[in-house]
Amino acid sequence: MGKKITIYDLAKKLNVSPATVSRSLNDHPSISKKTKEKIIDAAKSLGYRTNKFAANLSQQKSNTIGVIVPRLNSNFMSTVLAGIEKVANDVGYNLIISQSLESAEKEVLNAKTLYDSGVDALMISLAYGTENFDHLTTFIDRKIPLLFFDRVFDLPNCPTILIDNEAAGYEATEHLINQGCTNILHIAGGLKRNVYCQRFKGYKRALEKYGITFKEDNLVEVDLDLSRVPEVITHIKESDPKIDGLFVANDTFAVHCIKELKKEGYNIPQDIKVMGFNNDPVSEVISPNLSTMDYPGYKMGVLAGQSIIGHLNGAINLQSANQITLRHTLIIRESTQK
Amino acid sequence: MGKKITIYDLAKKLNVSPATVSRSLNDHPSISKKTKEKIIDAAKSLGYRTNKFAANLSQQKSNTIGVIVPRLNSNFMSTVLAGIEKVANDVGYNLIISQSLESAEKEVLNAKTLYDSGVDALMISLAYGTENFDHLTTFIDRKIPLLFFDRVFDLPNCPTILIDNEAAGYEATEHLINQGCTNILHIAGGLKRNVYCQRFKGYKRALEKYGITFKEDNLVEVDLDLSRVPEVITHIKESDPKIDGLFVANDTFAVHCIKELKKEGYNIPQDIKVMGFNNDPVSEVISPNLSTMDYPGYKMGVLAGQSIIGHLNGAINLQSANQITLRHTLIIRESTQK
DNA sequence: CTGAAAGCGCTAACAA
DNA sequence: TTGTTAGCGCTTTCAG
Repeated sequence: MGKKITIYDLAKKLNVSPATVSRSLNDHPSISKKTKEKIIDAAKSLGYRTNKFAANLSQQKSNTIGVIVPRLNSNFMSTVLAGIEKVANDVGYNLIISQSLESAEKEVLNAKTLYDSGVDALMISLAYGTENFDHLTTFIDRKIPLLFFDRVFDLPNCPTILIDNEAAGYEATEHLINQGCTNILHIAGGLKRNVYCQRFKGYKRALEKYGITFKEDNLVEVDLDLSRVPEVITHIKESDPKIDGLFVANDTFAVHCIKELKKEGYNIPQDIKVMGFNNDPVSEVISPNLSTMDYPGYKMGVLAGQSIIGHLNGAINLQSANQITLRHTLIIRESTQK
Repeated sequence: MGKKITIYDLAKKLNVSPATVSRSLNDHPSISKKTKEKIIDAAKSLGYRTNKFAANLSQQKSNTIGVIVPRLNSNFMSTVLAGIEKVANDVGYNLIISQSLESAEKEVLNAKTLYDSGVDALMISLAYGTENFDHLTTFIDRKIPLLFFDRVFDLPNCPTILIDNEAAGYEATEHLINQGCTNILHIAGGLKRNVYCQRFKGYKRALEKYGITFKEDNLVEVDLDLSRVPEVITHIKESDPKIDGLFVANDTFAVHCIKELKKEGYNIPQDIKVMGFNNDPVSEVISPNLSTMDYPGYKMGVLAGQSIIGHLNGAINLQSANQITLRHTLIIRESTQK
């Protein structure tokens, strides 16, 4: 069933030119309603499908947006992606998604591939280790819109979309302090990335504000892989004076810290109060429920998608919407109760 | 910075024909090592990047694989996708990912778009409601490899990759019975889909095997959206005789049932033993830890990817590997302990 | 081993 | 309103 049928076939069959067919199919205004209908009907009944390769080649655009994320299988990222996919799909854009797996090298490769694939725009959330941005400036040089979300970097004319991680870090820490914590350990992800670096800054600012001196020992920078939980636990057990508050840069890691701490005989929140970050579903499942910072992933995806698509359509003025900051919300649950 | 440079530019610069350039770049055997090197060097230094649109048009293939999943933001699916992405990326294939959001209509649209995008192959996990498969037979008709994973359907010559849901359902139920349950409620997803239908069949077979008669009342078919938890709880509270075992078709839903049941004063596992399905991370976080069925998502993705890519390369004989069944593993935790 | 030239299917500038 | 035609950049057959 089904040879591939082209606009030439249609043209021949209907005794019109290929151009007329093309124009009709693209709803070009200068074609009479009559012929347009005739052609569209014929196209439908013959099962015509436009060949995107040819259209892309001719137009030099692909209706495709590239996305690079650190990993697909995290609740936050897949939620963001769901948002992006939703808006992209609604307006007829395809998404090519690839993951850097937190490797700067793979990120470079991914970017190259997407560039070669002719994506009309690129959205990226950076890997832990990325320090060089040549793989991204390529896009800028070629005027391909580039947008950062969540794990961002300031590159000229590139919109970013994120939350105010510094403020959120501050609020989280302040909350712990208000609950009576005086010796708060902060578990951060890679400090090269804004999200972790800013949360840490917020943490420090809160300490200062409340007259608590920051100790280097109270900062642990890990890659937040769960295999690193034990060393954190050890760190806590060996801390002197005792740690009485824990501010972890993501919920998954926080939850597993709680599990281990409980095994070690700690009472949460009596002995140690714990704050997470992300409002991941697990935060509501752990007992005690984890206090956390709500982080609107889906919305972030939707806005990122709208922003880039708006830009592609020339609708949004890039300058004017160069940074979107989403609202975060402190969510107080059992794990930090006095 | 950077005009787009083509093989013609290279050809001119080096006084060879475009054909020679093309062949060199593709490492065609019939080109002398010398000229090949010369050309490749020049290409590199001039920053040549092949235009995929043109290559695709000329070759009628895209090096792109389409994927349709019910939703991106589920732990299981994003894990599968991570596996697919890994292998696809390793061999230079791009992934275009779209989500049906459990809607048969959107699935049809997605399939059309992917078809039009010229994907070389399609991998799909079906939406709840899909009953008609015309949108997929299109692919088969055009000899575009089609592979089902997890939520599969038997279409001629389409490989499927899944676990033995019937056996897994049986084992889960048998375990509950062995733990003393005699009145087990089964919460199933849409029974149109093999995964839920087969688990249910396994459940029934286990009951029969142990001489327990199945009651229609003990089957609840829901879409497993968490908003449906309350009605399940109500169902449990109103059941007579009392429900003493709960077999839920996925962990997320199971976990939230446990949370609610605890609120209602039930002791888990004393009053009701609960089995989940998936081995989702939350299953280890809930207290009591949830017994579940391990379900190798990442591996499923990897194998699915390898299978389809092997097929695209003509390496794997499709007939011979028409169905891959992965091993599942019963994981016994606290929620079902006697 | 290399070149000439004909597509691949669609778009768009220019003509009519 | 419609047609002609020249690309878009790469691949590939056929000649040399």
